[in-house]
Amino acid sequence: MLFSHKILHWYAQNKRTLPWRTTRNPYNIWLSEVILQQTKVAQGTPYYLKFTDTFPTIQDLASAPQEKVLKLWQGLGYYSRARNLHEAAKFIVSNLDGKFPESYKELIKLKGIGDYTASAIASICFNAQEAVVDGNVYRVLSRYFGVDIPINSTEGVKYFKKLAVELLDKENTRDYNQGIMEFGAIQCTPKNPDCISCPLKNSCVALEKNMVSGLPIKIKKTKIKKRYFNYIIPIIKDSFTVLNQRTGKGIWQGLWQFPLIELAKEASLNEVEKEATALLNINASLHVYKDVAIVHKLSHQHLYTKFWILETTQEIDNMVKIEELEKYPVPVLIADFIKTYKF
DNA sequence: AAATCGGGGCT
DNA sequence: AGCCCAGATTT
Repeated sequence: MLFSHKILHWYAQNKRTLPWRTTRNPYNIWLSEVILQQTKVAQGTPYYLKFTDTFPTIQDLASAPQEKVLKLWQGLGYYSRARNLHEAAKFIVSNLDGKFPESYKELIKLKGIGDYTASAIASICFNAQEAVVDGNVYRVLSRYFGVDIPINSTEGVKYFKKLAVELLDKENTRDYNQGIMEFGAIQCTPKNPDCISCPLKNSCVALEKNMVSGLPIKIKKTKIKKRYFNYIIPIIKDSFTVLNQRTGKGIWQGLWQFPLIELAKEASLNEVEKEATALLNINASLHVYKDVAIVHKLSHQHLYTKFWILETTQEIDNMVKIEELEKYPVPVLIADFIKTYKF
């Protein structure tokens, strides 16, 4: 049997019931695909439901303030996805008369839509003959064909895309694409795949050569940097605090946070007080919230973070009511503090 | 070609 | 501690 037919057959019997599998509306499929970029189904699903509930149409999303979009995205990470999603929605409504593009060529022009997402939307919504290559596809193909080219090398990206194009089912690309991804997620898993019960076990090169656990090959990532964050938590007249929006480059663009003092290493009370006095232009007397730094781990950085409480009656720029803290989109690190600390 | 961008779950 | 996740974009 053809590889694509084996996948289609497996998919018909094993596919999960998922909220975005009941529609071919490109707006809904687009939402699901962007939410699921580098994100597991279990983590993304509640966000898909929130977004489709809050913004049923692309017009609803386009007309929302960015603040509201980011707040709904809070906790999901990779916040450029939310900003690009919002920008693309506004573009489609304003410049394309609200009509969603239907071809790979047009889809990939939109912000936040790359090769994978353009192929996914074109095939799932319109059954276009476009091959998706996500993490699942890399794993399935590298194992089944015994390919040891690194999947994140230039050669690997090209090689696996070509292979995926050759393999795809031209009659039912829609289900084939979803099928090979689902197969990777359920059957051909990264760790401890169930090869004994696999429908492809008789023709899998990696299984034959006992290479399953060693594939796919991936070039190792760069090392993690340590950063030292000191957040100043002003408590002004028992009812106000201060938030600033992160702008420019780097992490958490567009999200809000307390006044931040970043230093080269963990600092003493005196040093942080000195910096806080300069930053906020008031005479700062601090006490630390927790003596041991909280380590917030991101993909490329570990943030060693301390929160310092500053009680004062003086007014400071960018004051916000403490009761309104919950309205602002904030990083998980800040959300966890707000939840834990009793203002 | 390499670095950057989050957060969570599993081993 | 390291790896992976329905990747895209910037440097």
